[in-house]
Amino acid sequence: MATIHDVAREAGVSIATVSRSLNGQARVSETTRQRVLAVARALDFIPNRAARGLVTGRLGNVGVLVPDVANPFFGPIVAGIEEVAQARDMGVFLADSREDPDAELGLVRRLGQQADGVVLVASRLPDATLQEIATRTPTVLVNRVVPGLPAVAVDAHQGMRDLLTEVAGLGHRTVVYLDGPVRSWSGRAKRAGLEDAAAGLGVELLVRGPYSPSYGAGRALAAEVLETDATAVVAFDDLIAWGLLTRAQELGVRVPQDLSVAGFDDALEEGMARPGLTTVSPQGASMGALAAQQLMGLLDGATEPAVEMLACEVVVRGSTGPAPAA
Amino acid sequence: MATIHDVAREAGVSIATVSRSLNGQARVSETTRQRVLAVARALDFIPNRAARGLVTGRLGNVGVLVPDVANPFFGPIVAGIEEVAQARDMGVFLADSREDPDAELGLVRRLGQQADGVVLVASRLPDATLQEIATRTPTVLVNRVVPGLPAVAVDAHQGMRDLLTEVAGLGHRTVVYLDGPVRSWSGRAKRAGLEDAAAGLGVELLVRGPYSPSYGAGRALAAEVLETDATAVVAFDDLIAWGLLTRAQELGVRVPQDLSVAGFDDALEEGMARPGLTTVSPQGASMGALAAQQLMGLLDGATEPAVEMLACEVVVRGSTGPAPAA
DNA sequence: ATGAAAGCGCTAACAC
DNA sequence: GTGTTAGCGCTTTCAT
Repeated sequence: MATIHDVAREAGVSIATVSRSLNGQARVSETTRQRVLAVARALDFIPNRAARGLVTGRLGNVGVLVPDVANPFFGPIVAGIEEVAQARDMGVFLADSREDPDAELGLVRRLGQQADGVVLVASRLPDATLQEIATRTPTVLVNRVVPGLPAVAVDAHQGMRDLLTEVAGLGHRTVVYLDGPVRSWSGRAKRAGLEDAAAGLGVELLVRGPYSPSYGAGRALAAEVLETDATAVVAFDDLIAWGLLTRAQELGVRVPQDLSVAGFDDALEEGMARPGLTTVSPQGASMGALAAQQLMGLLDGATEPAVEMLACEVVVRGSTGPAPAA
Repeated sequence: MATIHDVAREAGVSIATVSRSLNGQARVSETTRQRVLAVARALDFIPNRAARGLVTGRLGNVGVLVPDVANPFFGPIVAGIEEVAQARDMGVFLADSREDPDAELGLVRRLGQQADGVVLVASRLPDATLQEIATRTPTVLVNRVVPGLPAVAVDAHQGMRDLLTEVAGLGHRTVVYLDGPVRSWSGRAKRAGLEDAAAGLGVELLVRGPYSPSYGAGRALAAEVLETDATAVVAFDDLIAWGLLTRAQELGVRVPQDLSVAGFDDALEEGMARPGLTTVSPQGASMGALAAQQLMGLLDGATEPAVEMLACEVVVRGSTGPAPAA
């Protein structure tokens, strides 16, 4: 592993000149710079980022933490962050808390050390912990809102209100809500949205859960849900809805004739769920990109931290239909 | 951010004693250690890993690179690595090359700087590049075999041979193979396995592709495949097979009556594909865990680098059936 | 325009 | 058992 000293020796200059040539900032004669660059390339010199970080305080990385990388909802978010980071020649480190808040804290600490800032997606940590983390390393939240911290979140309250309005319009009077992780901020917003709407719509809302936001969980809870006299089911996310949907069908339930099913996130591709899953889709730009941009702003000390609430829209597909005659 | 100096001052000892107390290795009186630890906790001191790494040469991280985090095949692999790493109190950094070899090289370099070793999953980089990387940072390959480098891989050649034998046994005489990424090592093994088997079985093998290993790609290529007179389709992976399956059904094809479909990896959960997808399932322990263990061995200078080839088994489900009468 | 030198936070000899 | 000190590889004043 070539170091800056090797390059300096080989090029016949001081290490300071090598550093300057590489970083471009300061005044170095064009001739020297070219020579240094050539030597660096010849030696296949890669500056040690840890050493650099030690002095500059900048590592050139952004850390991203998600509860579950396998969840398709998070893929586009991570991709959006990566895109923004790449444009600034920064690397992205991804950590997966596997929905475990204890693990999450450790991972965030670690991430914070190797990264200049972190994007915490759907964090399950307590407000106070998050606020404390933010004092140590620049932090942007996604799908989580905590007083004082910058965030990008879907307006799940509005989304669920609209969704239930749609479902009620189809004549459903008893609806089950399959709740997600206890510590999920968006889960609370979703439930609140549903409860608010249910009151006004004359809908009886049965809340079940918490469940883990996965396809498998959806399948596992299907039997139990079918024992209620609900004619429609709304789930915390598309994965749970999808699992429930397939399992219910296997149990002989017709969707949407016997039961209407809806999810949240619009995370499934066409044809995965059949019939297509009615869901709530976040509008506009990628949450990941927005969050990353906020983070870059924080790092530059440029922008004011803000909470961006993204509107969302109900997408009606085949999994919802008129309530059965009863 | 408290440093080791703050702790030393506060505890009334030298920084060396703080370091020793924290790392546990050397002899420190129990009394001092406790006092130092208490102060450290009080100050919420977190040792700077970059600084430590600069002197020890160890960062306490392992880097993992996958072509696509969203691909369900890679989830369990990453989970296996994480488990082994966690047991050694090491962190895992995950990078996603998005199937782009150019991006991959940059990411690997970066990973290599922040990690003590890397696990490269299904790398698309040339042999020579991989060998060179391995000289710089300890490297273990997953689903890729390169002379001289440690690896864990599925015996895709055998798997595909067995799968085609199964399919031929059902009477299929013309089979399409939907190939994966050009640079995929396992893709070459799969094709070779199929071609070898086809000759002996009297099966005509039509190769199509390369395609990206995704559900969407499978859907997109369905129409084209249906124009061939093949009665069975074998895909590079389950995702392609699944996409093809759903799209073909939408186009009015009955599976398996009109067309048999099979994948590879056994990556789908029950009920996702309907009928269940016949596939090839890797046997035994997690490839991720095995790879991580090899990496730990390398780091300790303990084990000999080895190439572990994992056997796999055909899992017959509803998506394959007897060839149509013609 | 370039070099010398002082650290960034930490560990690992080496003294005592 | 504990302190002193020399760096790890790099950036960044401050001189020149």
